[in-house]
Formats: sequence, C-alpha cells, structure tokens
Amino acid sequence: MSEEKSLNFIEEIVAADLAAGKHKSILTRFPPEPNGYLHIGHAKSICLNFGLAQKFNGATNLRFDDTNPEKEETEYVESIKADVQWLGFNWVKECYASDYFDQLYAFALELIDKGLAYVDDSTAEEIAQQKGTPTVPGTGNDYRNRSVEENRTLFEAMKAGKYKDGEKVLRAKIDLANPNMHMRDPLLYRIKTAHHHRTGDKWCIYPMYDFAHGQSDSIENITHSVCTLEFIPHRALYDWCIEQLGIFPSKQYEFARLNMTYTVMSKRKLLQLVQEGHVQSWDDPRMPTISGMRRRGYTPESIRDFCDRIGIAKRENIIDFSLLEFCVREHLNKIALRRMVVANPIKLVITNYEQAEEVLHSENNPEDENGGARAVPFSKELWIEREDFMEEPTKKYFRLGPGLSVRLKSAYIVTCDSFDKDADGNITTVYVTYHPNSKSGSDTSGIHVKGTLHWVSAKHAVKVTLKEYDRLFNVEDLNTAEGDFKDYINPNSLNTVEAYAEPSLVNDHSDARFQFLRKGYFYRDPASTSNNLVFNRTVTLKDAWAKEQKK
RNA sequence: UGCCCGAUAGUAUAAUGGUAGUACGACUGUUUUUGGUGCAGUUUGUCUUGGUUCGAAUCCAGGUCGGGCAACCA
Repeated sequence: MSEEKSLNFIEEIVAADLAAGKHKSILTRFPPEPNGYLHIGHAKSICLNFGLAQKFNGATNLRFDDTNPEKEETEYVESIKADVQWLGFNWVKECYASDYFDQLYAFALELIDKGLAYVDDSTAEEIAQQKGTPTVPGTGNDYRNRSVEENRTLFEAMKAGKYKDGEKVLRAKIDLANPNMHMRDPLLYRIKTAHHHRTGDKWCIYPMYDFAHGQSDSIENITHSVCTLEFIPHRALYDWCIEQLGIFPSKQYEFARLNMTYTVMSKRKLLQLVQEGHVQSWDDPRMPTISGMRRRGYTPESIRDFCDRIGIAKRENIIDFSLLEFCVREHLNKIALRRMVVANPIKLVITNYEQAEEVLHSENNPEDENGGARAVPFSKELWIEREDFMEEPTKKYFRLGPGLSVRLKSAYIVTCDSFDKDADGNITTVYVTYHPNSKSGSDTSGIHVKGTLHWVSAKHAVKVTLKEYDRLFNVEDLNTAEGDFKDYINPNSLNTVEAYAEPSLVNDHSDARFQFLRKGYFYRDPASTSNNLVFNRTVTLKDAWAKEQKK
C-alpha cells in the first residue's frame, strides 16, 4: 500500500461535491483558444483537468474557445489536439464555442427580452469612459434606456450585417456602479466582419469571452470549470449569466498559473520570439511549448510527473527550472540507450595494440537488466574528449595525463606514456599502452583506476551533429526583470557541434532516447537524415566535476 | 487608496485546532567500469501584532507585503 497523497484544493472541492451528492459524476474541460501553440503552463492545466476526471471517474471535453476569428486558425487547432494526445490524454468530446453560436444568439435575445441587455451605439472610448474607474462609479448613457423592442430590432440588424464593425455592441444591463468592474454593463456581443475558421462568413457578430465561456460550460454540463486566477473577477458575471438564463449551473474555480525560471509563459511573448526570429519556430527545442519540448526529447511521462510535483494552489509561484530537469533525467535514466559520442576530439593511439580491430560489447542501459548490449568496434586509434586529458593534472583530476591510467568504457585500462603538441601548444595526440588482461568483464589485471572515459574508434566513427541547448533567458524571473524581456535573451542558447559517434547510432530507431555517455540525454531531430544525423540535447547529465572545478 | 486574491525553508507544496513534513536545489559522505545512477545524512521555514483556546501555520481582528481588476482579447 502506497501512502495516499493529499488532495489539492480543487480535488477536495470535487471530492466534497461528490460526497454530498451534488453530482453523480464530474465533467471537466480544457478550453484553449486556438491562437497559438500550447506551452508547459497549459500542460499544468491539461494535467489538472484531465487528471481530475481520471481520479474521480469522470470525463473531460476538449473545447476550443474560438470566439475571436481575427486571431484563430485551424493550424493551431491541429497542433493543440496533437499536443494533448501526445501528453497522453483523451477527451470524450471535441467541442467548439463556435458550435454554440446559434444558441448563444438565442440566449442574447432572451436577455434582451428580459430587459437585461441593450444595444449601445457608443464608441469603445466612450464606453470605457462611462465605465468609470475602480474607485469611481460609472455613468450610464441614454442607450441604456432603449425599449426591449428597439433592442431586439437593433440586435437582429447587427446580426444581419446592417452595421459596420464597432458601430454598435450588445451589453448586459447590470450595475454601472458595481465595485467589480466586470459587472459594469459588460459587452456581450461585438460586430466583427471577419472570416471564422469554422463558421466561415455566417456571422458578423461574435460573443465576448464572458458571454461564451460560461454558457458553453453550461451547455456541455461541465460540473467543474477550472481556470487561472485572472478570471476571478469574471466569476460574478459567469454566475450572473447562468442564473439569468436559468441554465445548468457549472461552477468556476481558479488556480495559479505556472511560471518557471529562465523562461516566459505568455503566448504573446512566445509568438514574438518566433516572429522576430529569436528562435526558429514554435517547436524550436528551446521553446517552453509542448511541441518544442517534444522535439527536444522530453517524454510525456516526465512532463506529467512534473505537473504532478508542482502542485495546485492559489498563490503566485515560480518553479525552478531544475525541477523540470530532474523529472526528465529521472525518466530518461531508466529508458535511454547508452551510446558513446565524442564532441571535441583528440586522437588516442594505443601503441602496443597489435590487432587490426575487435568487437566489444557494452550494455544499453545499466538500469535495465534486460536492456541487452550493443557491439562497439575497438581499434588502435580512438577519439577521446579533449577535456579528458590534462598535460599537468590537478590533484582531484582522475582522467588521463602523463603517467596516469584510466578505464576505457567497456574496453581496457590504458596508461598514458606521452603526447604530441602542435605549434600553438594544443595537444594533438595522446599515446598510451593498454593492459591486455584488463578487458571489461574479464579483468584480471588487479589495477584500480578512478576514471572511466568514453571513446569512439577513429576508423569506425560516424559524424553526427549535436545541438546543445542552454536556457533561453539569462534572468531567473522575467516577470520582475525591468525593461523588455527580449533584453534578457541568452545569446548562447544554442551551440551546434560536429561530433564522432559510435556506428550503432546509424541503425538505432529514430524515436529512441539516448544517453551519450557522460554528456547528456539526446533525441534525434526530425530534420535528421541517415547521412546527416542531428541530435538535440534534452538535458545534460548532472556534473559533479564541473561543480568541483568552479570552486 | 474601491473591490478581489494571496502570504509555511532558496523554490514549490503538505499538515483541515494536537510532534511543522515531503520534493527539488545546495552541501557532506558512500557505492559505482558514466565525476551519471543508487544509498545515507546535513542545512534552511509558519509575514506581523493582538485575540479565542489547555493547545493556533490552521479560527477571529488590525496591520504589512505581493498580485489582480477600468481590451469591441481570452
């Protein structure tokens, strides 16, 4: 029996509602606007909404909040569906607010008939002015006193396309002095002569968020409508509409959105990064988008685990990026195939190795007993990392240097005899002798070494490209950093290097997760071809040596 | 200075009137044919002032601090 994890406050509400018999079962929804790609913040919401349904035996709708045709596109609809599915969730119904346009229009007429809505001819500026300020009550205008008949005629004419954009709006008639600004006769419908991605040119009036979202929830019989904190002041209006219309009482609950260190979490800013070329696309592996993270090599499991660990609450928060990294590492460590790749090579010559070559075997994953092994060719000349040799080794350095010995992973122990330098003083070749009785798995040499190096046989090496990513921004908290967020873009967020890889990589599955030994976790980029393999670095390995060096 | 929301280690998040715990991070040590992994340990916290109570992170009141609200966006 595992320990029961305590419920978050929304789960508690659901549990209480169910226990009280308020609902027989629950129905949640994930309601993205198709005006951009989903990011890790949306993943939090997706995991919450779908997770609630899973936990309490309910279901979840996917609903596109597509009430603003000027910003929404089918491309975004498709990417959102793909991302939700990739994360591992299934919706019971695929819905669109635009499916309810007729119903919403009928609701509007109903409010008009009840004297609860009116057509206003004021300009946007006038309306804003008449709304007052948070501390000063709004003032009305004469349009507010139009008769039901006149409002009805006018609103029908709006729908019929008799007016230009912005000429008239439909407003709720609530309370211009309400301390909640959202209750000061909010706009319900506006005229927009725009082509809608689903309804085409059928409509020229479109409902506002506040007149679409709650009713959509209600139409679908959503029991728990979960959204982020900024919608708290909208809740009064949400409830008002449902009450006046006398429809299914969906309830809204709010939680704090996700913020993360070293990145931005706004569609507007992400769009800007794409449009201005700071990154290459929405699915650039540096982006915090679901598609970017997928391309970078994050697994759905690790993202779900992350969402599980960050919790749900109402206080503002900023999550350490290192927690996300921890989650991927933890999963990848269990599933990634180990391979050897040398990125910044120097030649290693084994002077006493007389064979042409031999085939060694190395485990695919030491965490997985049944993971098997792959063949790795070994020969007299190898590539090793430049940083694995030091001409004058420091005390705690236990790699190669004059007179020092190391283990070559899954091969032999070698001892350094000498090295060559070029005219600039750069090491070009390191000469070692190997100990034939130290072969991995049958070591009788009795020699103990501290360091183990990865290597690639020079004549068998395959050239590959490594994309090493670093954080996109230089400051932890972009929300409190002064000035333009783009001033903090990390100019070194992408480092492309050519590397030598062991040949097995050519035949490995394109969707495999790799750990390049001592370097990090990597995932093949979709732009790869068989003669030009490109790997994205998902995350580095923890590096105790790097920390030691900083001291 | 109208209304609303919030405040527990560096960062998150539990404790639902009864021992302030967990995770990540940081730091030690240990294991290791990855300076990875694993394992063991250390470190740091209830915004403040009163009140209620045998007992308060929790309930009440005042204060402080942070955030939100005045798009024909969602």
